[in-house]
Amino acid sequence: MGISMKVHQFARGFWEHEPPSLSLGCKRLRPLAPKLNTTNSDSITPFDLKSFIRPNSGPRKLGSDDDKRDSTPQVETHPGGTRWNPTQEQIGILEMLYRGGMRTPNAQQIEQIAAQLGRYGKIEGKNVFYWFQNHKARERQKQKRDSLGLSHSPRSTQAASITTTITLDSRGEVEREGDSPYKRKCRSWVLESLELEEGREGEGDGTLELFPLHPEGR
Amino acid sequence: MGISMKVHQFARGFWEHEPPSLSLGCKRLRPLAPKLNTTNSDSITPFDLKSFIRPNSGPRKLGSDDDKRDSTPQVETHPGGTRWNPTQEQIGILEMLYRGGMRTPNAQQIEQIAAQLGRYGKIEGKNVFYWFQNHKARERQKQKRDSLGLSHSPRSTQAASITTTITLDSRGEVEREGDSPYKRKCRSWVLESLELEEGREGEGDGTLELFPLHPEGR
DNA sequence: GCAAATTAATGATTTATTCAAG
DNA sequence: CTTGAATAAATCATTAATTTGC
Repeated sequence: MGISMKVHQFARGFWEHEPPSLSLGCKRLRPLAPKLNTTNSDSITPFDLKSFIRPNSGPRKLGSDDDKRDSTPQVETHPGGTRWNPTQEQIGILEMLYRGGMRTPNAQQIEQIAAQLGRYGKIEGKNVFYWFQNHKARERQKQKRDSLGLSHSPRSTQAASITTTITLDSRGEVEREGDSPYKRKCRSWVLESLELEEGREGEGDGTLELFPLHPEGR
Repeated sequence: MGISMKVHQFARGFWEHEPPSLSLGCKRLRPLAPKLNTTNSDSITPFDLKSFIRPNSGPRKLGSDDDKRDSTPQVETHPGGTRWNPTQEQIGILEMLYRGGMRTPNAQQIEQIAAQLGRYGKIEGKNVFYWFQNHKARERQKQKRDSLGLSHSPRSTQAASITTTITLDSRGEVEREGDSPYKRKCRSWVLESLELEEGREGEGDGTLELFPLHPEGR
């Protein structure tokens, strides 16, 4: 298969750094972390997909050197844990903000919210981001379900008053949950939360495989 | 017009003297809540949103039409930036990587790719991220269209061979791991790309509007 | 009463759509 | 029209809560 090629073939010294330490990619070591093509170095075929594709050579999950647990199939335990587990306070605040009208906070706001929520427990900006995304989506679903299941019952909801208040806040745009003709605001997201230190690298030699591949498929 | 309500207005009385358990408890039905090993529930600091609030000198967004872009987190428009305009080299490399099998690079990889591509022109990590997202999606569409359109005249055999080859590395078929539990790789995303102006921010006392409005709904 | 098995929620990712710059 | 950017919908995966069998 001619396709793959070593990166350096194209770009000389492009990614001269190391590939390993994937575990790093996952801050929280999630138990299972399949892939890890590190085993490559196979030789000829640069890129060797086999290594990606289910590296059967080593059922060794998590090739990373990190061997903290492994033999103890215990519940994750301690550090870092896995996913964010919000405290009541955090949730309360987030809901307050949500009810207040916040739906898609921008980066700056997320930063601040996270910073504040951090007082109640570990949290990162992305958690806040995801929370809003999920909450918004799920409220929407719920509402849809309810509207179907129940005839439109007059929703007096005091939320209305709040809404009103908030409505004032910016250029009268506040969409009221579903009537806005989809106006998009540009919000830039996407980025890393884990601190990738770009510092390192530099010495690699250039054979690094940059193709980790991830059969995410579905 | 603007005004924008201040969070603390809500917060007042909400958090200052109220045990979160009350209103919070009812809201989010996290099925019961045992946790709380932290036990700090009593010591909760009142979340002082004021700290978030930045000296918004910027009620600017509202009244004057003069600025829609600059400091407001509204439409992106970074300072002097429009959108990323990839150079030939950048695209060439990205495509190479794509063909090589890369579909969803993780944060670390993105950083590195961006760093390298930066040699050919301005670029940010998010551009790389988006590029892969879009390219992947569009290749998929194209393929779908073609498969339909070509069904009539299946004369291209070479497509088959290519497919075979490619099947190994890119296209969505890659995952073959029948037995591998395949856990999702941990990809951490979400973060700011635009530089949140860490600049000002510090004086925090003003009142950042936490409810910026975001008409994005649909 | 407790711990494995089940179920309900919900955090985290990926995919599909949509918008708009050029 | 092409495609960078962004959001929403759909999924996946993991943990909390509940149920069940002893």
